[in-house]
Amino acid sequence: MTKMFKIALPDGSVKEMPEGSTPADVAAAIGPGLAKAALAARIDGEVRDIMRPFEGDSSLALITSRDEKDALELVRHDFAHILAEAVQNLYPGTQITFGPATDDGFYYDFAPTLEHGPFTEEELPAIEEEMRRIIAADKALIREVWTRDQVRDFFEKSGEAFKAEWVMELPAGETITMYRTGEGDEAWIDLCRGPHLASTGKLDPSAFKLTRVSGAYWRGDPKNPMLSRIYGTAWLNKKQLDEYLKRLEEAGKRDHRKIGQEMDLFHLQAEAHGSVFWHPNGFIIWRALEAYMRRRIDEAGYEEIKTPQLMDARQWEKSGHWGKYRENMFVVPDEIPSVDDDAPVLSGKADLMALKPMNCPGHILVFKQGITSYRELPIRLYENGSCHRNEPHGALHGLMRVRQFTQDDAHIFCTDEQLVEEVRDFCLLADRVYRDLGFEKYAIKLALRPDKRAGTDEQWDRAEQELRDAVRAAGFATAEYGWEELPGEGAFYAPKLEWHLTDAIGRTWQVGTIQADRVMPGLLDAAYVGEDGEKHTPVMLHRAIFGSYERFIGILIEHYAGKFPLWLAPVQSVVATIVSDADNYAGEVAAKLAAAGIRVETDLRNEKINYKVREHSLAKVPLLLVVGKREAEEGTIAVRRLGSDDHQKMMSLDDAVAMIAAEVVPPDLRDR
RNA sequence: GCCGGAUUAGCUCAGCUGGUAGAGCAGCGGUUUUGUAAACCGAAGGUCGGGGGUUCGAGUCCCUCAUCCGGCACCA
Repeated sequence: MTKMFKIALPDGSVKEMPEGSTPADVAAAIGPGLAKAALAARIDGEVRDIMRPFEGDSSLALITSRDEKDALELVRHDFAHILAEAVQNLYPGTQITFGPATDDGFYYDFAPTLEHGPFTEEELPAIEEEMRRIIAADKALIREVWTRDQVRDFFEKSGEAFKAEWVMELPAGETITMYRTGEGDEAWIDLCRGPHLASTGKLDPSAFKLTRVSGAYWRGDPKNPMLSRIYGTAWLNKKQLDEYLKRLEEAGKRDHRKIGQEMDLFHLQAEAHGSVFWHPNGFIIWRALEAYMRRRIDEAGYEEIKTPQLMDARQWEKSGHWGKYRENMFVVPDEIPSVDDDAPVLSGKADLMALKPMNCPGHILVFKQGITSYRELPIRLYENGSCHRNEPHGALHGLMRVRQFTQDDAHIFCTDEQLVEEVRDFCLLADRVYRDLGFEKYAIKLALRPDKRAGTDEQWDRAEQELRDAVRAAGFATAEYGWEELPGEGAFYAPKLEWHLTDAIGRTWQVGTIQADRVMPGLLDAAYVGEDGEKHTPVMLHRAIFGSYERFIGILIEHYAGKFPLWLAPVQSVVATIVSDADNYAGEVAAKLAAAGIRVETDLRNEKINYKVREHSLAKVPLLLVVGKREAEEGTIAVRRLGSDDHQKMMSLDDAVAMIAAEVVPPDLRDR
């Protein structure tokens, strides 16, 4: 007699199904519409192939395209397999490796034949064409269970060295699944955990696009061979794909490098690659941020300092940076004759200096001046610290990743007992700053101990728990703040909280951080005298909110697409004349605005007002103040705001000046 | 650093298989006094990223270096 399984459905009903039946059978039993729409099955919480038979009594939820997240993941994974099959069809001898789904699509890493070399973008259309052919063939994706040795033998025989290597690293007893695309001679097989859709025909051939090629190290290790990666984006339908491509296009328009040039904010050039030339307009933003941050820091009980740019290399050796980051530091000889002398740094001669890659050792040296009592703690030392790091050339990216940058850096020296409160206060300060700057949405993450680290497990347990406690105390350890813990991502000396900002189109960037360090103060002999009269090592909190001025301004540019709030806008207003008869009046208006602390320019050129409106709009000037004969006679101005195409408001000069003066006040100085 | 692509006027870009560089915008000079996203005319502007090579001849082909772009790796 056939064994029957009880299959519990989401609506609470239970279906009896004979052994050997599949979720697809259940879908068919419920109705033809569902049978067609069902893509995969969630069995006891785990996503599985719809054609995979039940293994016992189960709970079942069918996944359709309405379950967008699950469906996208499945679809993208299928596309990756089809990409691999297409490439092997077109370029025999190409080896396959890995091909996962990503946030917006998929990729697959290949080892091309030596004769062919890495794939190029010109080859992508042909590969797409072959992928469409495979989709049109509606080939079944069939799950098979193999033994490890069978898999290895299969791949060794077919010349797949990478796959054969990989499968032997899976645990010996583990169930290994292979997926067969199609049957007979047409079959294509890949090692894969699954799950997959029932057949390639379930995919929308118009909902994907191969986007780019790239090199990628086998298993992410630079010591391994470089593979050739092909990226694609994939969606459930063409509409979603088009929307995605549109979003990409919009993102391109607000690229900070493009807007930086259009608005004349800064430039980069080969002679100082990785370092920024700030132009007057860009530096106005910098100065506004700097002034803002100083006010925030002052009221939060910090003291601002300035420490040397160059320090004896031995100081960096002591702090541990020389050993770990020597290659990324800019080193200069202290005396010219010793340039070609490659004596070790600790030879006793002060022969090498290094530009500071970070500010902490300098801050410790300030802390160490004199004797500090526990009564003085916490001590919070802040610096707009200009640092240099010789980053790998391939890492440089506009303002986001540079070789010279200025951190809004501070180090808080405190006792163990003060730590949680200090971190909590920092969370609240960071929250205030991000909101003031227009970021309503951000995420806080806790990066936990890395494999290679200093300090004991007890120290790490404690430090991690303290940071966790502090974020909870501040009320930010919630899903709303994207709270999550990242194993292995901490610094070698401390766990760190990271603040990630989300820009207007959903990309995230890490900016702020706070790290609870019990290692470096000890390395550099920082101490305070405790209540007991004994010397103690303080805890050191490394913290930044902007991260670096460069990166933060880059993010601000993209967040606002160059349309800054008035207090940050480089040119806040332009007085534009319609006729030359209004020139004198325009000068009067500009003088009044300037006297009220408003950044204003005049445009008296002999041009049509249409031309001036267009030009200043493209330059993203927030307020265009138009004056013609009428305004000059009546003592008014026509106020036109960027972004509100037809709304111009006639105002008396005094009212307009008062209104604008109120609006240019930085957010922290309002309502006082 | 690694893989691929790119580098032509201030900016955006054209220049097919080698025959000695072109457009639009900006800038400059003139005309136009104009009411909310481009008035008109004119002249000018480039040792085609640097260096080397092949060739009668190189922006175009080859080598090399540099920078930039997209990824990979890195990010104290």
